[in-house]
Amino acid sequence: MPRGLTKRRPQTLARLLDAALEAFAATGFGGTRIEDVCERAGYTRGAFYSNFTSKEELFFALFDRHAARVLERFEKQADALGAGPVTLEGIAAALADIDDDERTWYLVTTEFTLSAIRDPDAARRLADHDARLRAEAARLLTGLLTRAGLRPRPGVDVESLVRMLIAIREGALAQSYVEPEALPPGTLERRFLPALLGAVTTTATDR
Amino acid sequence: MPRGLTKRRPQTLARLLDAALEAFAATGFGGTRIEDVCERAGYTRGAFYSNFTSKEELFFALFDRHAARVLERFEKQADALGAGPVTLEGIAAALADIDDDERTWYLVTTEFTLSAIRDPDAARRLADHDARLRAEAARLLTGLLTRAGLRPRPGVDVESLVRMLIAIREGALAQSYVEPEALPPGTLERRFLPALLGAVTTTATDR
DNA sequence: GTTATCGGATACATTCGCGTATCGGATGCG
DNA sequence: CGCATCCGATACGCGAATGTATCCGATAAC
Repeated sequence: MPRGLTKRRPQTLARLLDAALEAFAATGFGGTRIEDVCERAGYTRGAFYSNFTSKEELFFALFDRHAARVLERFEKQADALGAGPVTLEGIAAALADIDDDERTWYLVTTEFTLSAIRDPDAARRLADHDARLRAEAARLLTGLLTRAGLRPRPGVDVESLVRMLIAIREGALAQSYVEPEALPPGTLERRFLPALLGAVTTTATDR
Repeated sequence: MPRGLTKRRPQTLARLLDAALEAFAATGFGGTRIEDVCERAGYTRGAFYSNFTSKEELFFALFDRHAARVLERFEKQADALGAGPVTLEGIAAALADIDDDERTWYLVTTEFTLSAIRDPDAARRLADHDARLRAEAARLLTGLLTRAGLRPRPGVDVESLVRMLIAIREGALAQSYVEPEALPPGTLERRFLPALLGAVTTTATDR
């Protein structure tokens, strides 16, 4: 057993990642220097290079931590919907409920998506995370639908539907963040998701 | 009237923009050096600096040209749909028909969108272009719907619907380009747009 | 208490990319 | 036919950000 290898200051790494999240969101990957990150975290570049080897590695680590957080956050929200009656409008409202710091995350994950389209390594990471997220979302959605007395129409698989909902969310967020006053986040979801969900489901009793 | 100011070699500018499009798509804005663009175009950096003052200006110019092209391309496609009977599946198929070089454009415009979220100047440009595009799309869509014997349900304005369709397209493209084999471009549109469009329209004769 | 090890700070060298300044050549004009 | 003008090429200087190499202090093992 190695001696000093008990993890000693994991908080440094966390603070660097927090700082990186803010910095990347503010000025993008290419626009932020390593020193910017260190300044925000209250460290020097020496601290950075003893935790990471390059900016790319930082980016990957940031995405990994972020992905994990998104998942657990999502599971919590899923539990929060655990009680009470469910309607299509209720589901749409839940999907339209967009947290304020979603913007920060959007900026980083979108940039990561771009890098994933170019780099197979990043693509694998992103695809893995997305798959897990979709699985969780599918589980939650089917549960909500059944509690609403509904089930997917024949020919509609929930996985694809979840993909669709994610696409809508991402695309709508893009527009909302470019024109926040013209299209507050969640507007499109509230307006169209009840109709969409209603169109792809039937009452569970139907055959 | 100025003497030598008749535009002499506009092709240089065009070639630089073409090269910039490829370069930005390949390695992103931050990842491409001005020299990369010049190499692709077959010029030296001197040529660049006699046409642009900075990489940002190049980026803006590229977006402007691209936006103009998108608009005219879109109008052509609109005309191409000018004849024959129209169904919801037909509209969905048209929306699901995604050109191969859409990928290149997606990469550049998405990065421009990110910069627009951060920079009000870029946001204005993007918002202007998007507004014109939406207006054109709304015109086309209402035309198609009426020819299909349909009209928007009361409470559904076409502008918002167009926003929704754009959101779907962008979000779906993101997923498709990250996992091209798992989700070929257009899949989600083909699967869900008929249902969505059907849910937000009624037959024109209804009241 | 001594020692080894690791995390973080400091200082340095280097590379890389940008912008400018100057030069040559071709084209339009008188 | 000579001249002016503009575009693109070449050469240069500069600043910035990176990565490394070294040093210091603190903590844990013995």
